[in-house]
Amino acid sequence: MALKNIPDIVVGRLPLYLRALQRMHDANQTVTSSQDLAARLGISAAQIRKDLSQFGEFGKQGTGYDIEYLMNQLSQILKVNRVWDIAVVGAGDIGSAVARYQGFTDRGYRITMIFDSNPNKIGTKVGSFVVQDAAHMVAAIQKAGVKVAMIAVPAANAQAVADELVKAGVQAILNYAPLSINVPEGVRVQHADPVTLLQRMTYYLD
Amino acid sequence: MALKNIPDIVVGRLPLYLRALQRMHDANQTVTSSQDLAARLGISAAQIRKDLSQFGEFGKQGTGYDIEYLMNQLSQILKVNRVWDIAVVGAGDIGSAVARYQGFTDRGYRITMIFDSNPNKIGTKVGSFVVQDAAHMVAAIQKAGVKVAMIAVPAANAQAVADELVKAGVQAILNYAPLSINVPEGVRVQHADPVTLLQRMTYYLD
DNA sequence: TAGATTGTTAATCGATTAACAATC
DNA sequence: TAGATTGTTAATCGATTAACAATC
Repeated sequence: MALKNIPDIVVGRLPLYLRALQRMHDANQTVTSSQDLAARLGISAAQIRKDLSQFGEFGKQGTGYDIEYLMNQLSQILKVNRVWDIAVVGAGDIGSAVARYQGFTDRGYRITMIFDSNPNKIGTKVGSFVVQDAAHMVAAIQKAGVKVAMIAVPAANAQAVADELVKAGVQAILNYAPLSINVPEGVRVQHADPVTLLQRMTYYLD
Repeated sequence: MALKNIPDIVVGRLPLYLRALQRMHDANQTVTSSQDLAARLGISAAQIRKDLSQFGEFGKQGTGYDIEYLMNQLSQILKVNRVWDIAVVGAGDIGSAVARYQGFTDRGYRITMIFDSNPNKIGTKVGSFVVQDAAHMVAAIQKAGVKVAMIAVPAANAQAVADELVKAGVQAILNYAPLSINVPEGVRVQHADPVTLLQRMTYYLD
């Protein structure tokens, strides 16, 4: 499916398109246009058309895009027409919240395990999961073949956890810890530290 | 302080520099260089120097940057040499987690209020806060002069909440709801939906 | 058909990188 | 001094936009 070399910045916009289409679908809308999407997303219509055209011809001149069809195509492209299992590391406030979060359903993901190294937390329940001992993490992830993980441990431990996840075969890491983690070529990382997003905004305030 | 028109993409990297400096400072490192930062961040040394040079001359040829000094400068530029109060809307899993999160301390932010519209939640405690009735939100935010807020409500209510926050005078919104919200010119929004970050990674997996 | 909107091209705009003189 | 690293310039690279023929 991934034909040409698509710029990562384009890949990063596809989830926004898919999300907007899902909202339109929720509202029983059946067709949309690049202009309609543009108005909702604050992205130019030309850019949306250009981005989509990298992957195929999904629209019809004069009428635009069929929402269900485009959702299906984008889901396929983003590989979320299946369900990816996720391992969560860290059963603190953030780890517990994502483990209980209902928002992954129908968007391609499902939490299946949560780990912590604190003996007081191991064995307790978080949502519907029993917190497992981080000492068994690598083996458990390997055995289950999990490829996606979230790091929600303190900054001081995050790089060590990332190293273990890589060793266990994880290929995509969402990192909530407040530092940049380094991983080998071929492993993907996205940073989700809320403070960097806040700082990016307060720059503009007085 | 904001002299020239700095590209937003540059502004967005400053928090990453500040965060890396804080980690180095934690490790008792006192000086760094653009190369040292580059290796940790996966950003080129030339770009780091160029970004910083937009705001002043912070380094010394031959030796690099004094970490404490550069931290102070970046804190000032990002306006986090003060503490911004934050209102959280939504006392579900995500809202409760951020309200309890300890990671804002010393990075320029402090949660001061949390709202929900569910009568079963109003009056209960989340961390050290009592959940307030969302019906009084606009008045409470106005009275306190809060300028920064986080949205952690279901998608269906997020735009209405954003409209209220804007009415209350909020100028920066961190949005955890899974949709793009629209705000007037002059109000900043950052999106923190974890699923869009995950989808951006699974595209590359097989 | 007439109106609307796509997919795509070429032009513009902006961001990144390489290189190096200045200098600590 | 010699070595290292900055700040900055010019060149390169890449992304966005405007425009329009094609066509539903």
